[in-house]
Order: sequence, then C-alpha cells, then structure tokens
Amino acid sequence: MSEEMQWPTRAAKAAAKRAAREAAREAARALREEVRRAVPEPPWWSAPRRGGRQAPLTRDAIVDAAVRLLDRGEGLDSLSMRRLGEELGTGPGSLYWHVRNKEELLDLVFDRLIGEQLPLPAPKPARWQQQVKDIARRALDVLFERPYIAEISIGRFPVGPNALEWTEGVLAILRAGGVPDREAAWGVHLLTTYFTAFAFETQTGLKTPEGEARPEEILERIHAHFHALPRERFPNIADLADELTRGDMDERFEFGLDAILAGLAAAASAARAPRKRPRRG
Amino acid sequence: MSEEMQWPTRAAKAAAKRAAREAAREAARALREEVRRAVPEPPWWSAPRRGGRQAPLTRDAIVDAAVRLLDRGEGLDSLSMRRLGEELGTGPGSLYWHVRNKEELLDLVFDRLIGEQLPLPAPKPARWQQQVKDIARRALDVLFERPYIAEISIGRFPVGPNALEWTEGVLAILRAGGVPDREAAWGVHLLTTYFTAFAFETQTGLKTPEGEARPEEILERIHAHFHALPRERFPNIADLADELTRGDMDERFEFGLDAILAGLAAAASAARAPRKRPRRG
DNA sequence: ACCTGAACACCGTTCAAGT
DNA sequence: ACCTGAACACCGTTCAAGT
Repeated sequence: MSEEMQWPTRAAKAAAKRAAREAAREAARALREEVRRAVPEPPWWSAPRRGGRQAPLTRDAIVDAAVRLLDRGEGLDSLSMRRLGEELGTGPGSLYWHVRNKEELLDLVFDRLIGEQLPLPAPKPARWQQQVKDIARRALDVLFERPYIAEISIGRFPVGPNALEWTEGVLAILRAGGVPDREAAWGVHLLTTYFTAFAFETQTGLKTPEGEARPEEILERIHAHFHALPRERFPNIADLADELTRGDMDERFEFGLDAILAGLAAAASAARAPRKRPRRG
Repeated sequence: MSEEMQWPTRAAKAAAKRAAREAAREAARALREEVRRAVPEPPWWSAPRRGGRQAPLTRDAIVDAAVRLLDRGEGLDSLSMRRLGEELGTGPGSLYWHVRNKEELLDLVFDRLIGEQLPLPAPKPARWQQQVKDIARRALDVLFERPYIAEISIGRFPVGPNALEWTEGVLAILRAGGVPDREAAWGVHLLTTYFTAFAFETQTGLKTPEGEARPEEILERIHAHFHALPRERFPNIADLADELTRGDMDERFEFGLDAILAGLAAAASAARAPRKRPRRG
C-alpha cells in the first residue's frame, strides 16, 4: 500500500483563503475597536441602541450579517436566528419583519453568494465545453471555500435573480454549443447537482458520530477499517481501499465532469446529424 | 407551451406504496389494540413498565422504532430523540446508553435500510452495464419510497456492514466488466452520489419558504415565474421553462445515468486497448 | 449493566405591546 | 411601519441518582 496522502491541494488552498479572509476581518475589527477607544464620541451624541447596531435593520443588512456569521463559524449550524439577532443588536423576533422565515433567509443568502462569487463568461460557441468546465471548476472552488454553501444549495431550486442570471448564462453557452433544448435544461441541473453533491460529500460531508474530526482524518480511519476487513469476504474493497478513500480530488471531480460533458456533447452531435429515428407526434 | 404534466409516475407509485404500508401498519396496530381490550391480561401480571414498552431496550429495537417513526412522519425531522424515547416508552436519555448520539443512530438506520432494501445480483460480466442500471434504478425507487433516506445518506460515507456488502457487490460488477480499479472505485461513489442527489433534489428537495407545498406545486409556481420573466433578459430560461421544471423523471434520471455509464465504459475499453500513453513510475 | 428524571443550553416562530 | 420582550413548543445531550 503506497503511503502518500495526496488529498488536499484544492481543500488546502481553500482553507488558506478562508483563514486569510478571517484574519483580514479580525484586523479590521480590532482597528475599529482601537479607534473607538482612542477617539471617543462626544458625550451628547445619543449612544447607539442596545447591542451596538449602527445601521438600520434592513433585509440587506440581515443577509450581510448572516454571511458574516457563516464565514466566521463552521457549517450551517453557525447561523441561527438568535445569533443573527445578536449580531445585529436585537432579538430574533425583529428579523421576522424583514424576512418570512429562516428558509427565506437562506434563499437570500444563497442568491447573494451566487451573485458575488459566480460571474459568467459570454458564450463562445467554439469552445463551449471548455467554458462549461471552467464554470464547474469555479463553482467547486467557491463551494470548497465556503463549505456551508453546499448545505444551503442542496435541495433548493435556485430562483433568485442572481441564480437566474447564472442559469441563463449557462443555458446560453450550452445552446450556443448546439446542445438541444431538453438536454440543455437537464444539463444545467445535472451540472449544479453534480458539483454541489460532490462538494457536499467531500467537504462538508462525512457526517460521523465522532463530531469534530476533519474529513481527512475520517477518511484515514475508514481506510484503515477497509484494510482490516476479511479479505475473503471483501476482496474488492480490500483491493481498492486506497482508491476508495484517497485520490486527488481534482482528478476525481474531472472524471464525473467529463462524463457529463460527453453526454451533452453526444446530444449536440446527435442533433446535428441527420435524424435516423422517426419523430413522434 | 404544451400543457400536460407528466411529472409523477414514479413518485405517484412510491406514494401509493407508502400509503399502503402505512395502512397495513395502522391495521396491525388497531388489531393489537382490540385484542388487548378484548382479552385482558390476568391482573396479577405486572403491568408493562411506563408508556407500554414491551420489548427490552436494545440497539435493534431503537433502530426499529426510528424507522417506524420515519416511515410514519414526513422527512427527517419526524425523528427526534425525544419522540423516539416516547415511541419506546422512555425518556430521551435512556437511548444514550445504546447509541452514542443521533448521528450514530442515523448511521444505524441507514445501514439497516440498505440491508433490507438493496439486494445485489451476482456479477454477470457480459451485461455489467445493464446490471449497474438496474441497481441504480432500484436505488432510486427506494429513495422515492422513503424520501428521508436521501437526507440521511447525503454526506455520509456508508461503512456499515450492509453498505460494505453492497459496495463490494457493485465493485465486483464493475471490475468484472473490465472497469479499471481507480475508475471502479470512483464510479461507485459517482453512482451513489448521483442517485442520492437526484432523489434529494426532486423528492425531499425543493426547500422553500412556503412550507408545506408538494414538489409538483412548487415546480408549477416556478414554471409560472419563468414564463413571466422579461424575455429580452432571459430568453433561454423563457424558452426552456417547460424543460427546466417538468419532464419525465425517469428519462431525466436515465440521462445522467447513461453519461456515468458511458464514462465507465470508456475507461473499461481504454484499459483493454493497447496503451498509447506511457506509464508514470 | 441499564434506565430514569431532571437539568442545561440551545432552537424557530409568534404575537401583544410599544414607538 | 418597524421593533421589542416574552412566551411557546420544541431540540440534543449530560449526568447524578436509582435499580
């Protein structure tokens, strides 16, 4: 059994980026705090209302704060209506004037992040496959950078304005490449499902009774378990223990992505070719 | 815009099956209750301890009750440690002697269902692709029948005994078909990820602020929204509104499944063919 | 060894009352 | 119109105490 662990690459980069962002935010906060201490406000100014909310409570401010909370914490659980209220200097009840419920808040957070993080190139028909690959890789980067997005995204039909813009763009690229309507529509969903589920399973994922372990550690333990399995009963798992629990995530992602693209490309060339099957109707 | 709604088929079948199961269980419960009423136990027997737990509290009994609870309710939220305690005639605390925490309980429930619901055929190398398709379709059926399974499965590396048996079987089929090791290992994950995510997105899925609507209704509303979009800005979404929100789920599932299989088949035939690329190492 | 009861530290949501 | 405070109906988990 070869012993190198080639897991992280992308994950490591994402973690570094996350750490950097957190550090920057921390620095800014410290600075603000120091200024406040050094240069006091005139005492006849009215003090900011309880808890230190400066800005008025608006839907945007709420979404801002929610993203802040999520970026700071780990996982979707870091965001609760109560903590969000606290972050904004109120109680949880106040939020319900601006937002119907938590589900709607998550819709808003999701759409905000799509808008900020997922710009789209204009369609270049000649290289549509490459463009789709780039889009998918970019999406995966974002999903690794903020693991909670996958948790929000999964099982949510993205219909916010930014999501629509993105969907529109991907559809444009696929159709420009000659993918027929039905397959283009299905393809967009297939793609989003794929990179979301992939990110979820490799990053956020790996729900486990042991709580806090990082995904790599969990996989390492599973790997050991696979090796300890009785070989007569589990010859294939024993043989493939390495491949099942390790492997470069980028290559692995590419494997599925290529399959999807091949499927779309096949549909495109079938549509171009003279039809052999009679049409119904 | 053609107006037939061809959505349900599989979903409808699954719902019917679910209803039938529930009815059967209800009948059994009623019968038991009637017998109990008609033929009283001798009064010198000690009464069953509080709440009516008959069987001793064991890990198996707990998993049984959890599945019962999930089958009866809607979605994963129907299962809470408190309700589970109630179902078994105790408090939630008692469960923690047998089960480390809720996450472990879900591991157990998941493995139980895999064992009960997912039998595997012996590999027949000649028709491995057909076998894989059958396996995937069977899995999708199960996932539609009990929507909560997808919620449990997603992000969980299946390592229970039954899951291992299943994985072992699928690996055997893929390798018998000539799929090389790496692609076989990745392929199993790709497949499970695919049908889990697919089921999650189409059944359980569609998290939405409006709470209780059935998936079909939600999709219908989204469809209307897409049609109402400004056509100059969203020409593609407007064109494809039908294909984006409707369509036969089986065909759609097949589309992705075929892509995955084509990818695996390509890897298999590449392995058989004389190698053109030099090997590293 | 196994179970109980009560407590702890949380949730999302509602709603009368305030401004 | 917007926000507050308190309450409601829940969570998962822990742990001393009991048998």
